[in-house]
Amino acid sequence: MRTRFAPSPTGFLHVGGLRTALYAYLIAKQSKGEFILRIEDTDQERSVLGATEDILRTLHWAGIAPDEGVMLDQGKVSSKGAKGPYIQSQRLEVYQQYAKKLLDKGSAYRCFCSSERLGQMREDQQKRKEAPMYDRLCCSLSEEEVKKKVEADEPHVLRLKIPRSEKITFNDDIRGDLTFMGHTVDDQVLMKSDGFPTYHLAHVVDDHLMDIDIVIRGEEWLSSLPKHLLLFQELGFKPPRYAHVPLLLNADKTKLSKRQGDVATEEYINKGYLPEALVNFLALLGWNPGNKDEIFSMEELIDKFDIGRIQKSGAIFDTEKLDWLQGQWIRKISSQEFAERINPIVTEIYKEAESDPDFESKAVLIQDRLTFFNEAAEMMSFFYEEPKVTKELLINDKQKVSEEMLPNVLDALITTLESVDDKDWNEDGLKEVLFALAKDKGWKNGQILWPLRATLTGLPYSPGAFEVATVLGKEITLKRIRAISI
RNA sequence: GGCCCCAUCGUCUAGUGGUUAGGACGUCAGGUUUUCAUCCUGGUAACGGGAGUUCGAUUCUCCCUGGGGCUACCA
Repeated sequence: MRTRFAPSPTGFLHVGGLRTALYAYLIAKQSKGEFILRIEDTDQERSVLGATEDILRTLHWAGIAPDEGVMLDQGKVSSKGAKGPYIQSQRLEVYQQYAKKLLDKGSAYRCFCSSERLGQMREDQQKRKEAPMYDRLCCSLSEEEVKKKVEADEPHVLRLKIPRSEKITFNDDIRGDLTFMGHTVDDQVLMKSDGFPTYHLAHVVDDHLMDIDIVIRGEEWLSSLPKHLLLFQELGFKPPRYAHVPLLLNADKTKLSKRQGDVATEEYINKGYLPEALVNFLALLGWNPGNKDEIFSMEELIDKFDIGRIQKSGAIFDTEKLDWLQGQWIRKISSQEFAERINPIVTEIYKEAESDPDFESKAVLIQDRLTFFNEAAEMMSFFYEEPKVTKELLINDKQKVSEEMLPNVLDALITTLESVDDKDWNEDGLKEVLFALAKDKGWKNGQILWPLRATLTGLPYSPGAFEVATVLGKEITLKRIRAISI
């Protein structure tokens, strides 16, 4: 199966676009086919320099690599494949050729109407509560008149002549049978006066020439489908299969947009989301495997994805579950890899972390408690700087740690910990002596463990006292307890 | 306004004529012999409305309502 993703280089990759690309990629990979990337830059005004690189880079981040078409080669935009060029602005003569064919066989006609007239016409139609549609004024131009205008170089566009009496039916892979009446479809512009094709012509020509089997695109294209179908018919092409995926929505159920949250994939990358988490999340927004499974790697998605299980209705882009998935994926990372990944982040603030031989054992303590890598430095602060311990932190009502008892507890901790052999300085060994201490003194475990943990970390929340003391070692542990003066 | 699409917990969803309407996220409660996080257990919470078909509708049909998309020489 050959599928494609065809973004316009007008800015960053929208998360909805990423999802569409993902679905197309999964279908191609699943069938051992090709995933093609094409750039649709037929709107010169909206094209943004560098946007193609950004989109490609983001796709790469997500683990989606095109097999054919436009791709990144050592950071530079290049392309590969026998059906190129894959950038529409480089295919102008191809579109012109097919446009001429349509014109010659009468499926399209030239329109010389000015945008002013068109605007006025639509306004009038609106007033009359009619559907704004081209009134076919230029259809009644005689061949002679058209010829004269063309020779005079009058700017004009090419419009598709929709057979008004035709009933267009089609089967969408997601939506099932669809029917449109010809008279409700406007005579779409195919070629603009600047010589560029519109999306409609370019889509049909390219997807045919590039042998695309199934077009996966957003639902916003559904109402343009009859135009495309007609175009395939008039051009004598076999139409591809179509799958119009539901839209991603804002919390108020409108089409997902800026203003109401982050829609650029880069925002999520910058926030620190793992590609695995975002891909997993996006895959599940509008698709499900039909069982209870929720965690999917790209490979598993390729294996399990099923176009028949794509949802028909739009899905609100609610990132609560994304955060949960992020946590799931963070915890799946091996402790070694986790340490390697957060080391540069921690090193930025605590230089000594870079060459710390115990870094991994420290990192392990926070792996289960963070959601984003950039939280690491703060969470590991007490390993690299002396904690600032306040009396308020040490005293804890819930743990029944009172100001009065604190000196006794700290003294007892010092005496007890001093007596621990180096070989017993580990979690189990410490547990044994400290629980015994509590029992001996008639204290609750929390009454000695809370002050100990707070003393060592200076934080209200942190890894546990035993873990921290073990990693810190006897010397530093005792030093920190002794430093407390109440 | 016109055309098209859609409709199950707050959110993502399972369900295809007979179910105590299931799961996940969130949230709430409890537990994991110290905190937070993790993890575990439990609770909370939904078929938009009306006809019809049927012995029986969340499920099929129609209407309504609601929501959305499109309605450019943008994609």
